[in-house]
Formats: sequence, structure tokens, C-alpha cells
Amino acid sequence: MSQTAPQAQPLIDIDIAAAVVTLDHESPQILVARSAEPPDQQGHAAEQVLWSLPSGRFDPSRYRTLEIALRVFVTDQAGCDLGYVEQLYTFGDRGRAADEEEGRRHVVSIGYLALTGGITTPSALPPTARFRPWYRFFPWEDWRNGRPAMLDTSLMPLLTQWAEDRAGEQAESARRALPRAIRLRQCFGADGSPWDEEKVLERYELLYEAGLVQEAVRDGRPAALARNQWPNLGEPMSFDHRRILATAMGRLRGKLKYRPVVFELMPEAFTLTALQHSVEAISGRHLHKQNFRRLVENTALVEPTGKQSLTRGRPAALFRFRSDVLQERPAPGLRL
Amino acid sequence: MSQTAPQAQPLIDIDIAAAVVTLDHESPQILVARSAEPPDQQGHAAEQVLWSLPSGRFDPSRYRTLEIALRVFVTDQAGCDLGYVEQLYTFGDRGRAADEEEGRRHVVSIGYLALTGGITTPSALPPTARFRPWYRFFPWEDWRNGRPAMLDTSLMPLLTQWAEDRAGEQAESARRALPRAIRLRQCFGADGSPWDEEKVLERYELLYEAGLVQEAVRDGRPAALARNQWPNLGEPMSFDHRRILATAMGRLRGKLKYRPVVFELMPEAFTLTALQHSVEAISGRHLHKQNFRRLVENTALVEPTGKQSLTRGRPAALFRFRSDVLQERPAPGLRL
DNA sequence: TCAAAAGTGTTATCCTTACACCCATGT
DNA sequence: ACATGGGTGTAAGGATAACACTTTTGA
Repeated sequence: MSQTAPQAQPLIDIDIAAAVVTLDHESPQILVARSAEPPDQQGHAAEQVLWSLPSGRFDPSRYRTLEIALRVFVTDQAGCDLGYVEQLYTFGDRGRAADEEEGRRHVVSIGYLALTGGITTPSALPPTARFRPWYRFFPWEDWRNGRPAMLDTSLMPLLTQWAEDRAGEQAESARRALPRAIRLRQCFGADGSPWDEEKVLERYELLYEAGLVQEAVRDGRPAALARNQWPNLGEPMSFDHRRILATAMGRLRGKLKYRPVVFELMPEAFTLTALQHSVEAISGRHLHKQNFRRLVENTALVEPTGKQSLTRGRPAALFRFRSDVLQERPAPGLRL
Repeated sequence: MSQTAPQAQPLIDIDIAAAVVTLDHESPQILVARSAEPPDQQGHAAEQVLWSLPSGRFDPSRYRTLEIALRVFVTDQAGCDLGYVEQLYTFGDRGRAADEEEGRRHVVSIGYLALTGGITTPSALPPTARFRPWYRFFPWEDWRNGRPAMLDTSLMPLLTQWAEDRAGEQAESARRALPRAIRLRQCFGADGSPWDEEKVLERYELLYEAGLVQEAVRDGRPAALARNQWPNLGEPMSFDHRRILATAMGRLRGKLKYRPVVFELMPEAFTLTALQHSVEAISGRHLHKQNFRRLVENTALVEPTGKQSLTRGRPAALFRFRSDVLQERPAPGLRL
């Protein structure tokens, strides 16, 4: 069966993209590059820059593994050295509903999460790359100062409308999907359900299905709104890169709880408050100070350096990550 | 940059393989197919059947998504209907250290975990497919009756020997890998470290690196043992399928704790003891009866049917899964 | 002396873990 | 009556979540 001529075989390209995360002044940043995607027919893309994640085509004859290829792409495109790297998911439907041109190679895209230790030399970034706050792409994910207002002013009204559309629901129930109202409750914590900060991807996918993110329109799905009345539902990205970013955010938020990954994003020495703010910035929610400190205390993940910080107000003790915990304990993390 | 002639582009095949799990009399079974892999030069493969997972080549022009393709492959090759399906990982180095023939297409393989509700019609399986107990492939993973004897009689002695090999360790420390002794402790719970039943893949990968599984030898790595003194370190599989199975086992064991996936493997009505045995069978360890029952009780995952089972001994109450919990609670599972 | 931030003490509650005993049925 | 498996009660210990208050510095 593998004797068929090569021409008859499917032509597949594998695209690797990384969500490279760092922290800048306790704000989570994501590495983006200016996209190669052409503007649409109306020339609307020119109005607003379309970003994409650093990415590249996987050539197995050049790179032994996927991860090696990924590291090369990021170094080449942004001069960043990656620390922690983790594979997220492989999407087989990058074009989604968009018409595929005849004869074009099909693209399968593999998403990665990577962490890098702060913007050491911001000037070292090439002009086509930069870091951008990740909440620009997902404004509804930032609950550090309580429930974001835009949820009640723009998002939920539009989503409830979507959930009440009986006609649209018909087709979905045929393929055993959960009713829209229930998915809405589970993803966005409507009707007293709790908000789960890890469900970043589920929320984005639901917005995509509802036609409320621009990528859905670009992919040829029916737009839920007229062009002039779109509220800010987060900046779009090229290809399926915002979906990959959503996967990365959700995964990182989860990982935080059982692996000491925050420390990849911290400087050598840091105060406990800075650590707390970093965790809050990533998980997008506010934490109880005393409980957080006690937690850090008895997980024994850090040790005092003996030095003091030089902030205004009372000086704080500086700590460093005890890297030997990686060797002793099975699953060290900050349970929250 | 995408104007290059097709011939210059890398030729990649995507292989999709599924670890299809079911329970047969409270023993976890895995769906395997007779492999198409040729026997080695010495004809040794003829002595022992080499199994592979149901799998197939992904053709994007025929299947809209990866998951759809997967379901078709499994139905075609084994007549099984899949319930729960989850993507595991994409391996870019299927051939690993083995020499790749010139001109051969490079294979990237995507592994899936799938659950199916019991062998409804065992005779419906084609002669090339069957279910096999998964502990045949990973004998060291079954701790239901305490620590498996083979760990102390064969595995640990060989592994300690590997860990004490100073020369081999040099190259690894160069690329920032953890010392062998520490990895051994973390994966296999040596020196009082606890055994973590979820680390199935980590253990398999370590055995592969140590040259103690037959796939490593097949892939051209130095064998750790002479041909005639191999103890039973689990049955090998074709390609990287045992690695995919290891990933699946680890993932399922983890998922069990925060999603109600066991019920995909249970019949409509079941006793609490049967449920406990099923969980034990998957997680590979013994559970405390009373605590397990209390857990099931206050997660409210099941409800009594009112009927009784017809075992010998005292008849047991039958329960069914309350499928509405999927709609109400965010993360229902059996914490263990 | 006051603002700003660091740092501590205590309690109620729930969940986990471990313990040992009684019950209903078929042979 | 006894073997076989079903089914409960209870108490110690630890983790969690909530509460408010004191301390140290720079301006």
C-alpha cells in the first residue's frame, strides 16, 4: 500500500508556532512578529497591524526533532533564548472553514508554549518582532481587578443572544454537542457557575463558533455583527495563532499549580510580593496575600538571599528559587 | 518564499495512531492490529508476533480533521465505535536513531487516546485485530497487588547499573540533563521516593535510553544486554507505538482524577465494587474501599438504579452514571 | 507624621487517611 | 455455619480560606 507514486500522496506542510511568554514589570507579554498574511480585498488589514506568533515550516531533513526546529525559528526571528518549552496541540484544520485553493499544500500546525526569562535586551529584537501584553488578545481573561467590565457591557449580551438562537442550535444537537446555554455557563461562568481561569481555549473556541472573533469572519463564517458595530473583542492574529495562544495561556495557568514554572519568568532574586504579582498576572486573578505566602513558605520552593529590595515603602526581603527542589520532590507547584 | 518548486519541499507523512482502551472483566485492554513491519534480518520477529496500534496515514483531502480520520481508521480496522477521543502528542522523531533510507518520506506521528465501551461483539473483530491486556506491554505498571516482583528481580538491578555508568552520563550532563541517579529516583521511585503512577511515559523513555526495551535495539541503539539474557521487560510494539501507549496510560491515569472518564468504560449499571476495581485496574494501584465509596458518594457522580446485582455473596446495589453532572459541575472526577 | 508597602497570628472548616466492625446472601 | 463479598461509623491530622492587625522604611 505504500507503493503508490509520490504524486498521488497528500502534500502536507507542518507549521510550528510558539507562544513565547515573558514577564515585563509583572505584565505577561507574548512574542509576536509582523505577519506575512496579505490584507483582505477591501484593504482593511492595513488599518490595523496583524500579528502572528514566531513560526516556521518544519523540514525534517534539517532538524532532528520538532523542538529543535522551534528553537531555531525563535532565535532566528527574535533573537530570544528559550528556557522551558512544551508542546501544546496539533491542529489539523488550520484553514478551518476557509476555502482552500486548489493545489495548495495542506497545513497542519503544531503549537508550543515557551518561556523566556525577561526581555534582557529589548533593542536586540529585530524591527519585525516585539513583545505585546497578552491581555490585548484576550481582554476578558484579566480578572486581577475583579470581573472585567467588558464581559457585562459587550461580551455576555452578544453571547446570550447566540445561546438563544434556536435555529443554530438544531444542527449542533444533531452531532451530540451540549446545548449552547450550558456551554456558555461552563465556559463563561454564567448563572452562578464559577469562572475557571484555565478554560481560555474553550472560551475562545466558543467565541469563534459564535462568529464574534474576527478570525471567524476571515475564515468565511457568518459574521454575528455588522462591520461598524464590533466592540473590542481582543486583537485578532494571523492564521490560527490566537487559538494557539489561547491554548498556551490555559496550559500555563494550569501548570503553575503543580510545577514550579513561574521561576522561569522571575529574575535571580525577587521579593515575595513580586512573585505573587507574577502568579496573579499569569493566572489572571487576585490572590490572598497571607495564604500565598504561607503556601510558598511550606512548599519550600524559595530561600532567602539575605539581601533587601530597594522599593519605596518598607524594604522587602529578597528570595531565590531553590533549584534543588526539582531533584527532591515529585510535583512541586503553587496550588493556589 | 513559498514559490519554491514542490520537489524542493520536504516530503512529510502524518501517521495517526490510537490507543483504544476498554475494560474486559476489570482488566484494561488495548486494541492492537497485526503489524505490517517486516521481520529483522535474523528473522527473529517471526518468533513473536509484533503488534501495533490501529493507525493510518492522514490524507487532508479526504478527512476534514485529524480526529475524523482517526475514527475512520479504527472503524475500518477493528469495527470499533469510539466514545471519548483525546489527542496526546505529536512525535517528530518516529525513526529516532534508526538510519533513514534516502528518499523515504519522513513520518511524523500523532498519538491519540480513545475509550470504547467494552467488547460488545468480540467476534466482530477482524482476524488481524484484537484486544490485549495493557500490562503485557508494561508489567512494571501493575501495582494492584503491591509492588511488582519484577521490579526488584530484574528491572532495578539493570537500571542501577545504568545509573552508575559514569561514562554515559558525561554526554548527557553536557546537554543539561538531570543526573541519571536522580531521574531514576523520580521515575521509578528509588530511595524512598514515592511511585507516581502517572509517569508511565517517563519510565518507558528512561528504559529506552538505557537500551532496555527492544525498540531501542531495533532503532539501532546499543543493546544493554546480550541477546540471550533479556528478562521480560514488556512486549515490544511496532514503530513508536509503545511510546504512544505509554503516553495514553499516563494521561488516562491523570484524567481519571478530574474528569469522569471511567464511566465511558463501564456498562449502564454497575456495582460500586466494580467501579472501584475499574479505577484500580487503570491506575494500577489498590484503593481503600471505604474512602473510595465516600468519595463517589459526595461527588454525586452516580445514582442508585434500585436494582441488585446477582453475584455470589451478598447482592450489591446497582448504580448508574448521572450524566447530568457533565452539565452542572466544572471538574468532576475521582480525586483518589 | 503619613503614605506605602512588608510582614505576621489565629480560627473555623473541610478534606484526607486510617482505623475495625457488621450485614446479607448462597451453599 | 460459614464463606463470600457488600456495606458502614468515627476520629486524628493536615490543608484551606477567611478574618485584621503590626512593622518598617522614604518622603
